[in-house]
Amino acid sequence: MGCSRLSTSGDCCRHRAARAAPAVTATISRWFCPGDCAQVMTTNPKANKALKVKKEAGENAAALSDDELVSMSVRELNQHLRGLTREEVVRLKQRRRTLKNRGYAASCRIKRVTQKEELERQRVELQQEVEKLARENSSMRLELDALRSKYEALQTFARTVARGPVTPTKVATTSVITIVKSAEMAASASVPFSAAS
Amino acid sequence: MGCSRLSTSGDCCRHRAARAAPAVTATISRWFCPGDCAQVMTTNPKANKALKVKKEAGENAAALSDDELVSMSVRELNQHLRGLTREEVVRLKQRRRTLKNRGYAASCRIKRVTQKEELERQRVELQQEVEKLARENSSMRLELDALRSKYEALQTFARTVARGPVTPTKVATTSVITIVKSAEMAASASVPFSAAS
DNA sequence: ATGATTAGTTAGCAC
DNA sequence: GTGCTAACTAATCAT
Repeated sequence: MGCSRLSTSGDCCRHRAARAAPAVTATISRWFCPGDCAQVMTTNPKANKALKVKKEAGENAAALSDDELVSMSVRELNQHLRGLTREEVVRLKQRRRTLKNRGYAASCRIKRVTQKEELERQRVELQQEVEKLARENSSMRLELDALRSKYEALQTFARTVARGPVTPTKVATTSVITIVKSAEMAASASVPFSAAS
Repeated sequence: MGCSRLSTSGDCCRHRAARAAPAVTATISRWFCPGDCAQVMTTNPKANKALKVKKEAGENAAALSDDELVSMSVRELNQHLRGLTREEVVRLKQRRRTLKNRGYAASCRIKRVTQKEELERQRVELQQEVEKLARENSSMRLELDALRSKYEALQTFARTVARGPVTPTKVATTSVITIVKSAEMAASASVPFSAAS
């Protein structure tokens, strides 16, 4: 009905075998395997022989199914083409081309959907990564602020202590302070500051 | 050529007016304005009158252009439909429907492309955000480590000072030696501990 | 009726 | 020739 054609193409109009099912991939894979066509009928000498006999004896080639025609190799196709009218040959080749195109269109759509899903997946992944880094970031910022406060408090305390006991031995204290200046960056473990207790 | 049709539809086959140009939007917008059809011929009583006269005097409606037909309101369409064969009416309506569908398909494609571009844009944006946060993160980590070291050095010093003045001279010297030992790896930095000044 | 979406068809490009 | 894709048509669904 819908897709009547008058032009060069043959008789491969089947327009919508299963529309209700949204399971595109499953429906497609029955008659189109991207990257690996010609896997069913590629090697079946018996069938070819039988068809040959039929051709010689009767009218012409046994009407090839879409699946067979589309998955056939060029060599096999040529075998089936023997003894056919010029017009028949053209029509069959055109039908094959149309069927192939049907498959290409399907795989094109699948590819499109797949790429879109991939993009959405990456977006989710990146969003999660952003959240994770943001969390790390803010907790580190808190830690940094806290440590800065502690440091300043300790600094104040140290100044106080260092200045207070000045009376007993003045020179000794000064020496200690000088050495500490060059030891600012020293790395050491997690010893809590318990001097005040 | 390609799109010969035998079925119910009319004569609206123009298949590909400008294929070479990838400027889809521009090409489309000439005959399809999403969300705002019927903006050109919607109010033009003169044209309608002229057509009416023609219809009464001559054969039938002056062949409507695709643009006119697709952007016409239903009421205008009905006016153009007067005096036409049942079959002609059906054909014209079908042609209108087909033209509309052509527009819908076009806007559907545009939407698809737009959404994909949007996803890609978001991906780039998120990747940049991740990089920015990661940079902030690592610099903060460095800062934190540095501050921790400074803090611990100061802590050690403070302990020494706080304990040191208990026994004026002797213990103070011992403390100095201890500090130097833990400061072997130290790289002296900018912030001076200027308590002594 | 209108609009959106899907599958199939065709044209045309690239290899 | 093969594969891919844009544009188009028709079918179908939703409003």
